[in-house]
Amino acid sequence: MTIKEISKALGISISTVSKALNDYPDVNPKTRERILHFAKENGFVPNKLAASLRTKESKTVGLILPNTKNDFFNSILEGVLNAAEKANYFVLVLSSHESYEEEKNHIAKLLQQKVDGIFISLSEDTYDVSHLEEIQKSNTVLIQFDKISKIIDSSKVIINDRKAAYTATQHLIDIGKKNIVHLRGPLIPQVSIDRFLGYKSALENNGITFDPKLVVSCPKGTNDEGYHETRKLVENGIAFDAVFAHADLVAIGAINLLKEKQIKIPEEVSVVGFSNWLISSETTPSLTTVEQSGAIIGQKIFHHFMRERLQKISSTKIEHLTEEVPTHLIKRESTRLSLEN
Amino acid sequence: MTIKEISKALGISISTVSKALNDYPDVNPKTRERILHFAKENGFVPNKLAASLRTKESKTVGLILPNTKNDFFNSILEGVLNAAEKANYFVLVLSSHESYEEEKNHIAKLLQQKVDGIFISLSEDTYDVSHLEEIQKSNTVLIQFDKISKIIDSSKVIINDRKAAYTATQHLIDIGKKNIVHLRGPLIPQVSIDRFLGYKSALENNGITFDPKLVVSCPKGTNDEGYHETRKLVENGIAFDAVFAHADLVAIGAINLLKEKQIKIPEEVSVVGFSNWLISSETTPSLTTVEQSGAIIGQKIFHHFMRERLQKISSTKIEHLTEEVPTHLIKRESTRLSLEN
DNA sequence: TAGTGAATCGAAAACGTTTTCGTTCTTATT
DNA sequence: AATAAGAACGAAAACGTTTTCGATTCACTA
Repeated sequence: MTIKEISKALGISISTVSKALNDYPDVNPKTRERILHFAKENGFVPNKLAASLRTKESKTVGLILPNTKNDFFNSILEGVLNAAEKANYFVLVLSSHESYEEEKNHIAKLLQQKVDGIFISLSEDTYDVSHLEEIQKSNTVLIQFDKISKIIDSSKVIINDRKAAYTATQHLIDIGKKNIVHLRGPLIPQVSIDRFLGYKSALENNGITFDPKLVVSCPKGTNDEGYHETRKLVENGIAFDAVFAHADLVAIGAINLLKEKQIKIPEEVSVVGFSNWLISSETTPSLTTVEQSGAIIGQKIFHHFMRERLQKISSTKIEHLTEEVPTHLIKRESTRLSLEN
Repeated sequence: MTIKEISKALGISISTVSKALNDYPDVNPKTRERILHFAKENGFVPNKLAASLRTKESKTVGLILPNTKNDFFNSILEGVLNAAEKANYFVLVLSSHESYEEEKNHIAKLLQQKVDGIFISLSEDTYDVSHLEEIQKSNTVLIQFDKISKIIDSSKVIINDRKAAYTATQHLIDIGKKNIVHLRGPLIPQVSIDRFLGYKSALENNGITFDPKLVVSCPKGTNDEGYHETRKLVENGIAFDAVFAHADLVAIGAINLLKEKQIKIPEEVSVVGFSNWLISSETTPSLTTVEQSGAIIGQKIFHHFMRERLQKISSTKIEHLTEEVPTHLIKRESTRLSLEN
């Protein structure tokens, strides 16, 4: 059942049928009714692929996540999905599995699929960004989020990792901690650098000298990593009274080790994580952490896509904006010293 | 840059260009090379929408999840994504937000988009399944998973909720528990009924009389619900020595209440959850729970889609199979009585 | 009565492919 | 030299829409 068949069955031209179905003004209410009725009666379902081909608008966007086993990215997904649904857009979801090759591949495929926009957070081992340029050359709107490339001029929605890390570290200092370990992320990505820098400058601004021995890398961001790296510190006799981890899971690993070693949390060692995963409110002790609202980020991503898209079709100048979504520290038991109630 | 332009630029017919690009045998290696080279040189990107229109294959599937803040569904998503990627398929992800209306709407949209398959787990308030019949009428393959409709004859991938619940309850009985509370899910969906039935028949097979007062409903499956319902039981003086919850979050809510009331877990009351969310290994005490491997389920879903699809294009009889993915009980501290080491 | 304008309609081109089937060209065989 | 067979190519239809622009109708005004 196509528009053509409706046309034939009703003895009305194809054009008029199409117009009736699409609320064009120049069709007589009576014939419109006839067409709509017939269409419904016969279960006509319009072929949006054909429409997309003609209009050059697929009403589809692609979302590339570095990985999917991650509460943060999942809540971003949720935010994007909700916004897209309201705007009547489809979203193709892809995971790069933190691989540059897959990421490149996904983008190529999405461009062939003629999506109207691509939203991406870069994979951990992305060293080159020519594939992002490819997106822009092809007249597709590109929105970067979370792990972004500063080199590429596109709209971006990010959090201020440096500020968030600063606040987290400051909180530890405020409750009297001085030897603060930082379990940092991988060396390359900006988010992980920024979190480190925030940590460092909080120390400096409080007159605490930065000690490189207190920062160790947990590139995979797992439970186990946090556990083992903390163990090394303890067993090597490195003295510390707080841990600031770049991820909740890592923080939880640290907590597990501390509990095993009978080190009191938060009295002897306080711990703060990053991301506010669901899990972090349920550990014992519950974990102080940085909330980065993924759902809001997702929503903003889609919002900026729509903004650029409208600018594009009205062919006004398109603005690339960078939006910083605020984070805030959620204080829980892992930093709640009894003296401060 | 289209196939047509390549054709013109090289003085070769459109057909031959298309054939060269698609590895047809009847094109001279030399001209093929010329075409491929020119295409690459000029950054030609094929329009898959046009191809889909022509071939009636979109190489896209739709995945409808009841909600997205759920580790189980997220791991199913992951499984589907991985399988689809390998097979060179796109996946459109949608959330019904547990709403029948949205679910119906999504399906209608997906059919317009001419997806090759739709994978769905029914929403909580889906009371009618004519929209699923619509899918099958339109020659699109339908795979149901998790919350399924038995009425609809399609391939299904599920877990045996009844058996899983039976095993979980049996475990509680095995460690000496007799008054086992069941925090059950909503009344309608089959999964929640099955879990209840598994619980009930485990009791009966062990000569424990079923007590309706011990089963209370936690339809939302949240933390808070588990907490409050357990509190009501305790404060109403209902005696029980174990809790079997239909979801990890609910179990954790119960644990929180028990800890607050200074009731010893697992000695006085043992607890088991359902789903093995990430969180359940990190609570104190860690939670015994039923593992249902979402990633495998997702993979199976896609596998059955491909199977049916191949049967469809080779026009052999298409078989609707139901695959049961095995679950297993993960025993953790919340049921680990010291006497059994 | 002629002319004007609005309302309604339709022809046809276009979007970018795939694929059938017939044509041409080579080469080998007799 | 005639023919057959196979290799390489191309014309054209088709997939299902949207949209422009001209044609037709009709009521109404001057």
